Amino acid sequence: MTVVLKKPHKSARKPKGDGHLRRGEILAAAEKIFIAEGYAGATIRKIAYAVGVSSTALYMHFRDKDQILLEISNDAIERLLDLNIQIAGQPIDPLSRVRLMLEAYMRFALDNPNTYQLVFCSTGDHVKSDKIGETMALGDRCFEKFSEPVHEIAAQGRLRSGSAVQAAEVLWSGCHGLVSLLITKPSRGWSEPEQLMRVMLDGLLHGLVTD
Amino acid sequence: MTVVLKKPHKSARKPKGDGHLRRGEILAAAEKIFIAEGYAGATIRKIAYAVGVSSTALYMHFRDKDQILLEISNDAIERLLDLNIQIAGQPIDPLSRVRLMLEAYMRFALDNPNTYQLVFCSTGDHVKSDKIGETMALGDRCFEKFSEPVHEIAAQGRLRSGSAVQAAEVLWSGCHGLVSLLITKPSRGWSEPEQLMRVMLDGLLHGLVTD
DNA sequence: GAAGAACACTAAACGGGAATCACCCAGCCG
DNA sequence: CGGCTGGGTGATTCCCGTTTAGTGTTCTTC
Repeated sequence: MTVVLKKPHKSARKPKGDGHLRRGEILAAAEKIFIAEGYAGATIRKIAYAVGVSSTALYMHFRDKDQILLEISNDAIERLLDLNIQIAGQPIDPLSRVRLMLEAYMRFALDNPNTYQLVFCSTGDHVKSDKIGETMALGDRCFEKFSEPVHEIAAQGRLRSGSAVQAAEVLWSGCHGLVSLLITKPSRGWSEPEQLMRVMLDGLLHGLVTD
Repeated sequence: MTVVLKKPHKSARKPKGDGHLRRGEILAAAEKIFIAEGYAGATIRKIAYAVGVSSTALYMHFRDKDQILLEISNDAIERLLDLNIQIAGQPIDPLSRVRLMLEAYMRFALDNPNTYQLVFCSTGDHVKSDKIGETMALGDRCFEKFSEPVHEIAAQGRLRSGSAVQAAEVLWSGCHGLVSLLITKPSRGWSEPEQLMRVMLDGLLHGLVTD
């Protein structure tokens, strides 16, 4: 879990108009540490040390710690949204689109566990930065994109139980439950993740949607 | 979220053999604060203040903060296990037992959101206390109890896809996903929890189990 | 080329978390 | 009476995120 701290050298002061370049360096360093050590492990001081700058310097570019990590997370969520948009544009039946989106969602979670936890597994009430609003909005847009094919299915009268909104919420939360447990309890003896994903999708989709 | 701090008076020193009574007082105070304010809100200092004792005194009875909160959580999980055992003993078909257990599980989560988060939504790698092992063991026993009727269903050849273990894991994680999102994202505009629970159960059970 | 403002950046400190340490004091037992 | 021991504490340590007050460099303007 703990990664070696690199770059103990002091980073050269930026020329006068180039302070904004620091911002990118901070984000890059923070992302590495955040991915490797998670929210609690990604300390302000540790990030600053990796950049080669005092911890105070970070506050010239970000209001607080959460703004840094949420900015990183937002980038990731945007990639997820792009995936959803791309799938939404495919000329296939809505059920297949739903399945593809949920698969992409779960793979995204397993590929970005710390981002996923920060965004989808925390209450977010400890966050002072208003960046959280942006994150939530992105998450909502993902859910909206995902809801579209579910509504199409509902319009075809193929929903076994519940409304379209309820079905979308259940599909989403079911997949969320699987990946969140796989992420937070990795030591538990799980079956193969790929197979669990398949069983979850087969189960939910067959259970909620008629052929 | 924040609760008024009571009992600012200093608690009388316990007579010589009665130090163990303190332990109960600490647990009671800690439980109140933990239920009201969650893990981060249940500070050692705050608990000690509520008991009317110095924060150091807590370390006479508990190794660390986690031991206190996990002891509280363990009591709750034991109640959940009892529920499962009671349902397991009912003379009804396994499918009904599965449904009853999952319903009880989700209601438990919604009734004990902070305990649920601590036990089922956190990685637990920040926990030094070995109490976490006890908690995990209790959780495992809950899962084992829940797995029994699923195996019965599998033995009847009524599983649509996946093994009995996989089906149990998917059923559990699906329900976990629903309640964990309801708990951690209460501000999102959810459908009625009761209906979502029904749709989740209908969907998963119909999708995984044949009649 | 000197003055001065603007900017990048820092040292030191604050307050609040968990946890530890050295100690204190009351009561009981011999 | 004297000492032991169990209940309890104040001060301290080490982190954390964050703030304050300031330093030193560089660019611009006279």
